[in-house]
Amino acid sequence: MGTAVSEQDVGAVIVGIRGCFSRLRDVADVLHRDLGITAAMRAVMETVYDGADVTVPDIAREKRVSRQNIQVIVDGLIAARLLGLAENPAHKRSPLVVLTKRGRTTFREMRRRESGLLKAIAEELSPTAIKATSETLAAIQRRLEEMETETNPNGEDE
Amino acid sequence: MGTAVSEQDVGAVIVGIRGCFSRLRDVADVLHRDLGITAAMRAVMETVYDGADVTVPDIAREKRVSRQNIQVIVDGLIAARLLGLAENPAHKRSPLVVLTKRGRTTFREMRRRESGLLKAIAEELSPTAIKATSETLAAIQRRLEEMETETNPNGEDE
DNA sequence: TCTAATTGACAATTAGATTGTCATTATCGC
DNA sequence: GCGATAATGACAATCTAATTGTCAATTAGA
Repeated sequence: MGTAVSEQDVGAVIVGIRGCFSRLRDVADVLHRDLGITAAMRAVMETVYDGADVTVPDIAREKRVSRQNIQVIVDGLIAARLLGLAENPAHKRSPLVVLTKRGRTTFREMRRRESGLLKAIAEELSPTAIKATSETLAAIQRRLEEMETETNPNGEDE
Repeated sequence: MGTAVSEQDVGAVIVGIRGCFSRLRDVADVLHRDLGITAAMRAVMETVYDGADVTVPDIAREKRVSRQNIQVIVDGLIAARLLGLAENPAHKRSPLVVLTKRGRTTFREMRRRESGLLKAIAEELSPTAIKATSETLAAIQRRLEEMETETNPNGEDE
């Protein structure tokens, strides 16, 4: 009948997601080790680099983690002179998090290295397969998000 | 030009992997919350359930984490009466880790719940896309593993 | 305006994982 | 079979990433 996708096939995708994630974590770790940047730091820097006018709570909301967690990471990055704070015209108490010159340079270097990694992965893969994969993953993610909101419509804590 | 896969397309796959992984973690967490099983516990139970005659160091090697880490998790699962130890004919000091009756029941219940989740995800996805995705993810994982061994051929610590 | 939500600062705790050490036990080369 | 080497269990300390909780200050909204 219409939806003839077996549960096992989806299971194989889940296994693939988990496996890729863990390998990706390991490879990225090695890739940036000499820069002294952890995955958590990189994720925060990415949000600041790509976003505009973000505060600590903004980053936390975007990544759906506690603002206290992000605060600690941001504090560390400020101590490392990779991030700085700028006055927030929209909020006196909550400064904007910005990349320092050094932070921007470092982040671009990370992106440059990752780009090499991506090119290496892309070799021997067909564009069609890559396209199908990213679309399917997006669909799965959407589905999982729906399930989460079905369970907990307001995203409230209990 | 044979390999016309853009770096950006691969980037979208990476983003999808990360996003799915994190959502999957959250959903699975809710799914098994009442059983008191964490992701780490579940992973160990899975290795014991699927594998045969495994010891603590075996599990650690399979999952590529330290044996001390697995030891702590196994200790917890033994305390929860989900795992037990059996004499190892092949090694007097290193007992086999086995599921208790209760552990088997619990793990099957987890699989049963996950099966519902997989079915829900499979709806509205074409079998072709699912198949292509699991194959592509497997290829990406293989590629990442090659990169790791290229960097560190013997898997040695430094 | 007055109340409710947000924020920063600080503290304590947790899960999951690491590294290091030491004595004991296996394994393998000779 | 013996002796060096590797693997194992047990215990400890440490680390990262994240959580929850609290409190005062500030901001936003009805």
